[in-house]
Amino acid sequence: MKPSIPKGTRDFGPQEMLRRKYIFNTIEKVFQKYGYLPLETPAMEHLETLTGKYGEEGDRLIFKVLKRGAELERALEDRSKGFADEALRYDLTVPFARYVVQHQNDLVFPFKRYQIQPVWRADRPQKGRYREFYQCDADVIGSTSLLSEVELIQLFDDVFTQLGLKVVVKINDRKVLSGIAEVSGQPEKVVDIVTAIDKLDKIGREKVEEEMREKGVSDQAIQGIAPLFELKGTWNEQRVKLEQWLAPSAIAQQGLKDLSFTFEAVGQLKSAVLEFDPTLARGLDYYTGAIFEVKAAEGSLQSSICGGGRYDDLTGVFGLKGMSGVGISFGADRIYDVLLETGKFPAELGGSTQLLFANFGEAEALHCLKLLRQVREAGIAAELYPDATKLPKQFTYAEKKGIPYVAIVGESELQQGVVTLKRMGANDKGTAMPIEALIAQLLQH
RNA sequence: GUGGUUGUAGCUCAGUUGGUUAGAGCGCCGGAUUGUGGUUCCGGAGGUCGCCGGUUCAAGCCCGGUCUACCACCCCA
Repeated sequence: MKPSIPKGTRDFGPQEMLRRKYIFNTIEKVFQKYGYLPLETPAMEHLETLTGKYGEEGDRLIFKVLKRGAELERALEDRSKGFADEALRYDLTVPFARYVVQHQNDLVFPFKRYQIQPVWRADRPQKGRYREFYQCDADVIGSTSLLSEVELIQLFDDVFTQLGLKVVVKINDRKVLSGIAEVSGQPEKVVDIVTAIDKLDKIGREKVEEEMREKGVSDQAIQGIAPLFELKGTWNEQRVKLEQWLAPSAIAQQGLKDLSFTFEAVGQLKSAVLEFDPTLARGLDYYTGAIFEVKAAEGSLQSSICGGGRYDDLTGVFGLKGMSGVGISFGADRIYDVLLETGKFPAELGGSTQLLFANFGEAEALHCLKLLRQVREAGIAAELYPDATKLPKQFTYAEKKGIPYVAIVGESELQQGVVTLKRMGANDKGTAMPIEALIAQLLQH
């Protein structure tokens, strides 16, 4: 049979893994620096834990796991209860909420956790869109303070500064969006109105209005939303107009106040530009306050590389009320694509061998084994070529693996108790020296 | 989930209106060079033309299905 892997999944080769680990390590270090603690949850959750949390569209994309054995036989006879009982996790936020409720008595609130694990979606794959991909989440739950929003924005900035990537952090507040629906006269149509205006920059004003009409939003309400399309400029400029327009809505005023606080408190950022975007909506049903989205300001990838937002009652469905939380999620796979395209990965990523001992035969190899130990104890990544093949082949091996130094220990070196050190790429035959000198030289790099 | 494009050597791609034994470049392996790779020269291996079926005297080429990657919706990291 022909070897292959499921649609939308990928293997990650050594070169790719070094780069992926660089991203994960960078993000993880920043998470820890901001006081978040690690958490892992199972790949599978009960199906009912996940269904109904991501909206109608989201439910369709959940990867369901078939019942097994006798359970499956029963399900085939009585179809009323469905064929699946478990499901692969769709994101890290809902499993986190489940965890918080389940372990509420053991946790210290506000609880700050980070989680770096794969998630699965039964989506149709495209570029930058996979069925299995990694999310790197940080959430704080058990506090309504806007300081958390501020901290998370600064965390975005910190990570992308370390990765050397310029980004735009877009922010909006669901309360403002609710206010817009309220003022338009059809508050019950929030979701339809919001998902339509989310597409504004993509399809334009006319199509947005058309979509709202199709969803049953009245012409009068659509007219009421018109001021939204006129908004432009900085946050402070837009705020003034929004305050006037949305004056009748108490909830919108609260949203605007929260945004003002956040903008003010965030202060100067290094790599990110914080931008208010009144058309930013995001699909997930559970967001209630601030919502975030990050896009790369460099490269050609137009889709978002991070998302996030505040959810007031995610734990409610699991039986724990009044637990507000806010979180963000880094899309590692998309960040990878952007860094690769823009050439932002460091040229040398640790983990690869620094020194290769060429193999000249059994006696020499056994001697090299001792030298290897010394070199490794000094903290230098080194290896011995396993076969006594001819030198050109061993050199080619070093070149392909990107090993910068080759140690040559043949008959004459063995007798003199030295090692010939050759730098790859250098146009010479190398220099003979004692092993101690070799170690000292390599440690300088 | 809807509609569309694609698939030929490890990689990038040629392949005429359907016509004998499917090609090139790069890479790989061997030799020139048994202690010095990256240059050069010489030689070699490697293909069920994505898979299954159909039309035809004859299919890499036409038709149907299927899988994959990709594109547009939908949605999203």
